Amino acid sequence: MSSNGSRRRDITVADVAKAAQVSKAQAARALGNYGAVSQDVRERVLAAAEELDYRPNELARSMNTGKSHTIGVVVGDIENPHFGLATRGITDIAKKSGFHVILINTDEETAAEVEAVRVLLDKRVDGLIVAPASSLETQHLQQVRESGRPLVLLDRKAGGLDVVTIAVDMADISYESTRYLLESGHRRIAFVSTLKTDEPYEAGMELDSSQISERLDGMRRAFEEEGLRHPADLVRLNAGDAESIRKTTRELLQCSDAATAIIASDGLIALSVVEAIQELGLSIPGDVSFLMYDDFAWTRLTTPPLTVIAQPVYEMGMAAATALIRQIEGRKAPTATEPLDARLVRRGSVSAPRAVEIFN
Amino acid sequence: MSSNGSRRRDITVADVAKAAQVSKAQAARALGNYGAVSQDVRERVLAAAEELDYRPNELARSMNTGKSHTIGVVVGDIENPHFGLATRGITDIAKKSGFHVILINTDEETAAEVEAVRVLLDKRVDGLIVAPASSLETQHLQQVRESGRPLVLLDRKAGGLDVVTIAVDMADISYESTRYLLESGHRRIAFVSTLKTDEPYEAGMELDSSQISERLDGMRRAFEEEGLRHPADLVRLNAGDAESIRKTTRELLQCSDAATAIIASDGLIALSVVEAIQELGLSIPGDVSFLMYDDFAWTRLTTPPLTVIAQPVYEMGMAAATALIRQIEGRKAPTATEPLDARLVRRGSVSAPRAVEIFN
DNA sequence: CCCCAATGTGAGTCCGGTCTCAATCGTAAG
DNA sequence: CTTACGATTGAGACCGGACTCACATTGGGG
Repeated sequence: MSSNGSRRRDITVADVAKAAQVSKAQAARALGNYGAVSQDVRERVLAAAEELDYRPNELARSMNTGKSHTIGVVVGDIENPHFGLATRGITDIAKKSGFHVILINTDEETAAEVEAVRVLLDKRVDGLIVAPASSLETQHLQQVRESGRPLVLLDRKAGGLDVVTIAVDMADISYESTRYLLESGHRRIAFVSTLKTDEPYEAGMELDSSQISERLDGMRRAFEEEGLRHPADLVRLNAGDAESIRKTTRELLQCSDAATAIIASDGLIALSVVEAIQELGLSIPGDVSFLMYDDFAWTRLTTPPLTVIAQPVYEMGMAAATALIRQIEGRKAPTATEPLDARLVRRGSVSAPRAVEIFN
Repeated sequence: MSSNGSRRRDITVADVAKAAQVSKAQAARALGNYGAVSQDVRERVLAAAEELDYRPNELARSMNTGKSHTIGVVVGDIENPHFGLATRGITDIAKKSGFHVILINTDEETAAEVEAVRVLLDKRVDGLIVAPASSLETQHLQQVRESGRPLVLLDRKAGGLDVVTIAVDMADISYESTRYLLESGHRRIAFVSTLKTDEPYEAGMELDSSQISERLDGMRRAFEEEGLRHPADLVRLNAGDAESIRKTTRELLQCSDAATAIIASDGLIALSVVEAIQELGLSIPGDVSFLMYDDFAWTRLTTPPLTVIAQPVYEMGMAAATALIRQIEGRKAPTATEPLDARLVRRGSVSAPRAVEIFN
């Protein structure tokens, strides 16, 4: 409404104070709503602020309150719907509590994660939510703890760190899912994940990701309970881009002693695996059974609809943000949250293998 | 390595200066890498900083440089893969240039957007990328301009604002797609969008979204070129949650004079529309043809694979960030970017309608 | 009618950096 | 041997708020 031209310097409390003919301290009190201010002064200051279109500088405010009302979120890839949904959960809770979110992608590279954490700490975020790329390399997370700022882990645990972690227990659901496949008659069950490792998978090898470890543990347990050996040759890590995943899928299905069921470790992998299966002219579940982690809407639209392991991703995001903000604001008491469980949603992509070999 | 306990106060330049036995100014110069510093002093300061594990306070730095190296990104919903992908494009470019991203969701509410812009301005971001919820209510965007901070619009244009806007031209691709449907024999072509309006759609009504306006304009033009009237009763706006979209779909397909083709305005809508079609026991494209905006990987996995209007979403995110950062760093010269075009990807979800009525 | 407490107020410090400016140091030119 | 000019250096202002502290004012109780 006021006919001011383009302004160069921002309006500050000092400007407002001058306009309202009071001291800077009084103007700050009236605007910041603290301390003792007379009705008269308050009105004059507020009017002046309105007139000048005063906006507080949050940077300056943060500087001497020590609170930035900003939390850092470090995820592997925001393009991955899994993180998209989790992030939505985080931002929804954050907004409700007056916090904002700085988002950084790491592409699951620990180096990028280290850098991200460092930068966020430098920016003086009030707390961090990290989906750690590695459960083993965690010195940088340890540093967050030492800095005194709250930290919550999402999706994956980190070894030896006393940190609130919001993640579903993968071992049990993996066990359950594997049992389901075993009971359907499958023995050659493949598992495809993007987890990066230096060497191909071998049984008992220590893995960077608690998630994947737990999933493999669950599978192994299910096999062993049946007196069977979990086929380590069908565990394929290091799945990269879409093309490499398709290649992996072809290998799994075209070798002698091929896989009769494939478990995809996340939605992105699932897309490429299913695509490759279709390209090979094979049918699900007639030629190969399929199971995937995460339940996205599109999994119901394929023919047949896909059997999935549904995780409460949005809720996990909310829980992580809630836990973090509680730490930021109050005492550390994490107050046991309700357990977040994954569940097997049986739709149509699993059936008995073409040639059932119960004894192998 | 150093065996320090948990530290309460952060290390500052003053601390480093004291440890290195130089003045604060010299320490700052050595650390900030500016001004003239002797080799001797530089080494002592750097050693002290290393020893104390000094980390600069970016807040303080931002305060007197005026640059926060942070950009604000305001989108409708990060959970929507469209924005997830665009955000990825933005963050990739931002990271490459040393910028970070504060992300805010608006749920396509203008009120939330106004608030988001205000907060980001208060936090002194260096620039803003906004996917405006409304192309008409743009006073808050005007304020951004007046604040002197760079602004780039994503996805949608905003009326009367002289702002760099990264969006594909929807009129042409919509025209082309509609022609395709018309040539396939369709006349009853429905369009479903989440755009909120106060009243049901009528021909010629002014819409909040430039995107949707352009799409409807393109449809209308295609119809008129054939001497036909664009059926306004089949334009369904205000599609909300999954259930309401399914309901809308049922209405479109079960009334007398039902739609023979449906165009979904985005991926989220598409999911519910296709689901509803399947629930009705109808087949695509036998009973109803289907076309959607945005090309996601899952659209190739359905039976049949879906015909889509592919937009270079990731590239748009990159272009928006590039344009913004150019404005932040250099002069305003937007240097005409290569045009970002959508294209029709014909897969299997469009065919002739069951009962072809060429003349209606 | 006086004293003390509560409220109101302004000057000035602080947060943690950047940056200006004048003083100091060195050394090569005159 | 003196002078001048560039490289170093330290003191202190400054960014824009929050907050401390000493100093008014005011009013109620004794």
